[in-house]
Amino acid sequence: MTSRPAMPTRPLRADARRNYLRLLVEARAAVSEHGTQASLEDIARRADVGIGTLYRHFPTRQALLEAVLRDRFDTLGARAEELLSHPSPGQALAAWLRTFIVGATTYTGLAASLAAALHDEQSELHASCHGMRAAGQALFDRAQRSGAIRPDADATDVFILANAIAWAAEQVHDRTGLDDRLLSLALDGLHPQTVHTGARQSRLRGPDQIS
Amino acid sequence: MTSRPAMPTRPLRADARRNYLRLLVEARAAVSEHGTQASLEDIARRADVGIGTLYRHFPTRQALLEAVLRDRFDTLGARAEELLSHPSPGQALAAWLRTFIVGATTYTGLAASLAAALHDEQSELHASCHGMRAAGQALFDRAQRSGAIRPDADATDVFILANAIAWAAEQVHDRTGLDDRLLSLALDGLHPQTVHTGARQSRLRGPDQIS
DNA sequence: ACCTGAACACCGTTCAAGT
DNA sequence: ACCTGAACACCGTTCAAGT
Repeated sequence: MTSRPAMPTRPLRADARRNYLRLLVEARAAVSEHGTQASLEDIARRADVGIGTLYRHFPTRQALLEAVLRDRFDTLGARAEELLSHPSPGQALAAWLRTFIVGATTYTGLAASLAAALHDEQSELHASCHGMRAAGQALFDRAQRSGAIRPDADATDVFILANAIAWAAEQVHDRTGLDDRLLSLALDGLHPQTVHTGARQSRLRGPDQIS
Repeated sequence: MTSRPAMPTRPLRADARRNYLRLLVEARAAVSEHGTQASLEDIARRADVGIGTLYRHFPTRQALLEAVLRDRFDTLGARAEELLSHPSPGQALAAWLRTFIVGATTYTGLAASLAAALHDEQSELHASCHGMRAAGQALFDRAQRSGAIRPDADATDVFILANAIAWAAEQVHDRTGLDDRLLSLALDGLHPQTVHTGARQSRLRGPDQIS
């Protein structure tokens, strides 16, 4: 997982390159201040650049977000690879999920943008977070093989649930430690216990026939 | 939990009353078609009413949503009260949470609107779903007293997690049964097991000291 | 090749005029 | 008392003109 530089693929004219970097700097500031729905016009204005220039470099909001988040995804992917050598596969996965959730909570709307990207395969964000997801999946698989995670659990489900937890934590402002508590619930649900599968079936199927 | 009629508190002039009901009908249609972000202008147009009339009756989008969702909240509250007499407290809670999640998935954006309402105490939605939440809390408390839910779990956390699961299921279109699987994870996490608390502590605390 | 910003489109919200 | 819809504000997006 080599960290890609936050630069476009092709060489640029000097002024274009300068504008690109300015836009990226201001986009980071605006997104961290106003979330992923930050005003594009505002970003262009703060970068001392016409709005058309912003669109030239970043045709969609997703493209701009991708550039802003690229480092973060790479870091998370690298972290997952590091954790592959951690002695406890279960602890390693839990630690990574926690890091993921904390990261997804830093920007307002990030969890929603991630969910949208996961769903839209054409999105730049989708491609960009693929490496991170693959690394997380490897971590999950190892934990599952080691017996720390129950065999019927699915990595993508867990990824989605972690993102949902980040979303929930973002919405409710005053409940400190909410993400930790919710992640605990999710992790405990992932722990293999014969009683779980049994309980789950009876709890879900049984009561539907009541009313 | 008596079902309140979908009508304003004070008597209205005949034309006002007719407009109110028309708006409500079209709001239901628009919300079920386009989600909670449905265009207000479109709703007014379809109700053959000026946009100002919509604002007169429903000063905010939340107020309109509240009127649309009132029945649903009341039904969910009543269902929770029914389930209080179900022989298995744990199964009863699981069934109710499942019903809640299915309901929260029917409209695009409903989970997000609920989360926003939960956070904003001034919102009309906040007041409106209070009865439902109270009934759910009673169901939760009974399950916890019976030992089906571990003692350190919090009802509001579970409510928030269920809503987050509904949100996640709404985002990802093609994963059928996602909400069921995620709810299973959450429910299994709620099951009391000494190994859980221990595992949770070590999983969350341990790996943070790695890097 | 790239930049600029006026112009267009769209939507939410308010309020003066009308019945 | 209530309704109407023009007017205002705001923002995203495009594109003809300019360098």
